[in-house]
Amino acid sequence: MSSAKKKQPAAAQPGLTMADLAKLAGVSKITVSRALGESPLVTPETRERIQALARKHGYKLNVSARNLRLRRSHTVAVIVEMKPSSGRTMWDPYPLSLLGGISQELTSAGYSVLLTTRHDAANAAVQAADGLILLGQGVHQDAVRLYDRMGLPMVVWGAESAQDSHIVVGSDNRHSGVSVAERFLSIGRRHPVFIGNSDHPEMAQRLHGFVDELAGHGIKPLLLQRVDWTLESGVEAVRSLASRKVRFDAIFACSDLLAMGAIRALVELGLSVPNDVSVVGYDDTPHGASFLPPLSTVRQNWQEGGVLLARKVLALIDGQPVASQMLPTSLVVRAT
Amino acid sequence: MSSAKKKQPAAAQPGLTMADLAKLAGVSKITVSRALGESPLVTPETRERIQALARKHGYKLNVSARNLRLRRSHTVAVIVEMKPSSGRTMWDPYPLSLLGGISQELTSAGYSVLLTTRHDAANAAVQAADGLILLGQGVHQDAVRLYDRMGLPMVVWGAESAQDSHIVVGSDNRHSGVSVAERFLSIGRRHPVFIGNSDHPEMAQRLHGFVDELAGHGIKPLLLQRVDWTLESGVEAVRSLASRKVRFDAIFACSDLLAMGAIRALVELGLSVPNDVSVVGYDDTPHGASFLPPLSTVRQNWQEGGVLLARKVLALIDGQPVASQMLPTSLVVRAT
DNA sequence: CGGGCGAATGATATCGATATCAAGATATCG
DNA sequence: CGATATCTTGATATCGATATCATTCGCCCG
Repeated sequence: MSSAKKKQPAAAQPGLTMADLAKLAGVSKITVSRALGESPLVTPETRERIQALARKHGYKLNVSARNLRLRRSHTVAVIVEMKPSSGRTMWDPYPLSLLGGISQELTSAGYSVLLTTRHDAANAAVQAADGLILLGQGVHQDAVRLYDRMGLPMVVWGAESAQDSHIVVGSDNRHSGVSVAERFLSIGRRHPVFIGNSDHPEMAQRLHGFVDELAGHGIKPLLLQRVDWTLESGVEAVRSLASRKVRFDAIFACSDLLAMGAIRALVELGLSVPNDVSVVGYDDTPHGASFLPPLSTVRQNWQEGGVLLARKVLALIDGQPVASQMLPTSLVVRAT
Repeated sequence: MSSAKKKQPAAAQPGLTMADLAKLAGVSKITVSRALGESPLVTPETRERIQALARKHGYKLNVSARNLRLRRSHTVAVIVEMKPSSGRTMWDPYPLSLLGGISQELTSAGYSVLLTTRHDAANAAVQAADGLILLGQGVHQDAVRLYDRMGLPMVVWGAESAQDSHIVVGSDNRHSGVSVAERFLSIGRRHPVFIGNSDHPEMAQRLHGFVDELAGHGIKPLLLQRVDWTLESGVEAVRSLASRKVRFDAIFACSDLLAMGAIRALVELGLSVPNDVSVVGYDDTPHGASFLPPLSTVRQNWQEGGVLLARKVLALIDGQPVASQMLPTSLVVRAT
């Protein structure tokens, strides 16, 4: 019987250690450590000499050893809620831009980005992280509490909520709603509709801003609750409006897809966009920009959001005081 | 003058060590290690007893310590080429699905996913990784060689190429081209056009399959070189065809956006899709599915690709023989 | 001139796990 | 019964870095 031998994992190259460098430089390990760590305890000359030596020999710090000694992992875990059940959310574009910003900022601070999905978050490596960043559409409170229990510095992307205490970074959804309302008012719209899902924290904020601003002008918008944010869902939303003979002249949709669906349905109904009905979407997707007519929408700055998320965790890890922060959004007015 | 004191980073909770567990269980550390590591060297009873104890006290393995001793990091670095210059590629949907598959597979194998962008890849943590996964549209050879020089087990997502030796996982782009050609032939098209970029390795493969299959039937398609894969680019492509009075009855576009742009331009020109011209896109994006008319396209299985990438690196790390592999794609025939 | 002070460097212990080799306990066999 | 093989467990060294305390040296000043 031939045995299915499990081959040994390839051991990493030995590589130079600080002890080796020390021997080469004729100093002790600890001096090498200090020289490479920019410690003021060594003279500039020896520091230079040792750093040059390290460069020359291609010395590489052993991260595990340092982390062990310092009792920190220099790692921030990013937990992405991917909802494998509904594959569609995987296509949502924003996490990548967020990740880009996060990665950029953490790496340049000497930290590593440990990527996990929610399901894997019990992982030993995650628990050893120095901090946590939580991404995901409308992360619910119970999920947040779950991670919170790990006792790690944590920052969450999403909507700020009064009753819980964790740090939140997100777009200023409330202000987005206000902006869209202002826009509708400025072009004389009197019967606006909001299409979205008020159970989704971020969308709820948009709704609040929208409603509040309109209320100041004695207008009460219609809320059209939608579970899906697909194009089809937008089509259905407008059809339902039409079948109920609702009077409306403006639509604020919570995603570009919803907005494009709405416009399609409007056109089918023989209505003109934007003459009869104004439509504003959300997210400024490339499809929206290329849509006919080019879609007006609200743009969020994902990249900057990622950077900010990273900065906040780092500050928390450093023991500095940190506050939640909402990023400004911008209303992109195109043809709808 | 008030000093801007830098606060100490919060040291991690002490937590239980194996030594503590050993004391609790009345055995030695090494026995604890063996018990938790499922070693056959301890009796099942003591193993059970110690594992129960560990669970009860919430013991957590110190990953740094283990990695230091084992001289491995139990980490695979994923390098994403994000091209921060052209922000648009950040919107590309596929990396997230790939990442999902990778994360799932690596995590369940006890590995961590270290996410970096190309710019950060010189990072110490990356160099300490046990393996490398390279993602990015049309990663060029020089980039690959750069990472290859790190001497780590490496797997690349993309198109297989004869002259270089690294392991590749990707979609079977060549076969995609063949499938689309077959489809066009089966519906009697005789003047097909290919819109894409032959400098892009994956698209080049599609082109080859497309050309070869058509050649078998005495047909030579027209190649329309495009640098951008945007909707506008698709529009322009078709306009240029029209202005040159080229005769064509089928279009294979290398992205859904290109395809949708092409269709828009065709409609403007008064041509009917699919009666006058058939169009097939690539990637099966949700927008394509909701497009009017619903777009025919080629679907890739990103998630599975991610899983496969992960499995291959793990096998390489394990010293097992590994071969490149191309995943089948499927032609989704809708209304175009 | 010598005590004291500060700057630069070093010796040693330590972080928490595992490999190695040794040793005690038990089983097997001539 | 004694010797050898086998099973289970333990003592110690080790991975590579840094914290702590000690030491050396030169310098200043009474």
